[in-house]
Amino acid sequence: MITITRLAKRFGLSRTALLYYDRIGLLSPTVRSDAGYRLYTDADVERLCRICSYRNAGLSLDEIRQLLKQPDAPKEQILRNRLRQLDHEIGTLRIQQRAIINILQSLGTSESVSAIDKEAWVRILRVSGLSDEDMEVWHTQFERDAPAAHHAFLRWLGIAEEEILQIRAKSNRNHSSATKTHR
Amino acid sequence: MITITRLAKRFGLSRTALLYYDRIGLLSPTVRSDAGYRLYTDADVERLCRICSYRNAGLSLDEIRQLLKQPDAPKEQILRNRLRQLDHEIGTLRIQQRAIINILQSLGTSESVSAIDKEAWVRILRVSGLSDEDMEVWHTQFERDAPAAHHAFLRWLGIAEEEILQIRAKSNRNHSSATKTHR
DNA sequence: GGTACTTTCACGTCGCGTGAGAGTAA
DNA sequence: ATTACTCTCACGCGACGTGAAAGTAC
Repeated sequence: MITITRLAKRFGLSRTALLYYDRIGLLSPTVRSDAGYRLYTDADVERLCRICSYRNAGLSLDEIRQLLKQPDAPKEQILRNRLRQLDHEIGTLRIQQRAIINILQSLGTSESVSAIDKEAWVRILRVSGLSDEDMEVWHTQFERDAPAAHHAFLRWLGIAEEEILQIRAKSNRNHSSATKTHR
Repeated sequence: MITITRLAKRFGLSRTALLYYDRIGLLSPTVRSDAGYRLYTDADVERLCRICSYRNAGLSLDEIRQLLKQPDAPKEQILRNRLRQLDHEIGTLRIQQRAIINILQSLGTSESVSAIDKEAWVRILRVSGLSDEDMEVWHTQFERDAPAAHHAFLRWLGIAEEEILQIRAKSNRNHSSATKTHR
């Protein structure tokens, strides 16, 4: 049995957020005091716990409600959807970064912008001691271990979608031929 | 002289967006027809052009208004602010990705999730032929060439903020000592 | 006369924040 | 009596979308 502000503080939320969760029926305290004060039980606290973990994943309150309603049916589906959505959002923000950098450069800016692109990245790897062939190995390994992350990383470097697909296709060819020769 | 829907289509916007821009005084057509139809002149079109380029950078309509009002005073400031803000937003989304992956894994998911973390990254670099020392060089060079990107990348790997700062501090020490010995 | 435009107005979205006015707990 | 809580209700944000009711262009 805990009052609203205390609960909010415990979870690093605001009181009004909890009021809102009650209003939309996401988390309504099971008990009210005589004066009408919200009193959250242990079960409510636990529910909030799960709500927070989903909020940390950036899910909407509506999606969270669905996840808590169902026993465990399409959880994975929803989470994977959000994962793809996040990939897309990050890509959008990266594009925005490039847009700003373009504007700044066309503005003839004084200081350098220090955003990394393909050339800068290759230079860093080369200084670290990688040859062109090593970099192919790097791509191949990256593609094998974490294809989605590989894609996201290349997009992060500002490489066009088309070229990304080419690079990944090549990495996959390297990989399959490598496994073939091993057999 | 172009009507609203035509202009919207030309720029890939919605008619209501342009109505909204008029309402908030961001882009008001200079001419109205006898019947009160909005008629956008060439100057209006050009203004919309700049608005779009700033929108592509993810700036708020309020910031865009400021950028268009001033001759060219604090443009760079605003753009650099947005750049830092974007870094932060991307970091937040990456954290959300990690959160989802954690949930999926605790859920005992079937297929692998293929998100990259510190260990996976180190493994890839090692397979490509980098020693521990080479990786230090890599950090140092990354920090020198693109400190902000270095930070963003480490966050992308899901490394805690504290450790990131340690790594970067070390890289900076390496860098300064390297330049010292060169003199 | 049909239909494809246009106008203004008001209300909905999402996740809360911000008061206002009134009651309650320690 | 003071102070620190609590309640409900209503309105605000940002960037539009979605009708509704009425007028206009072709």
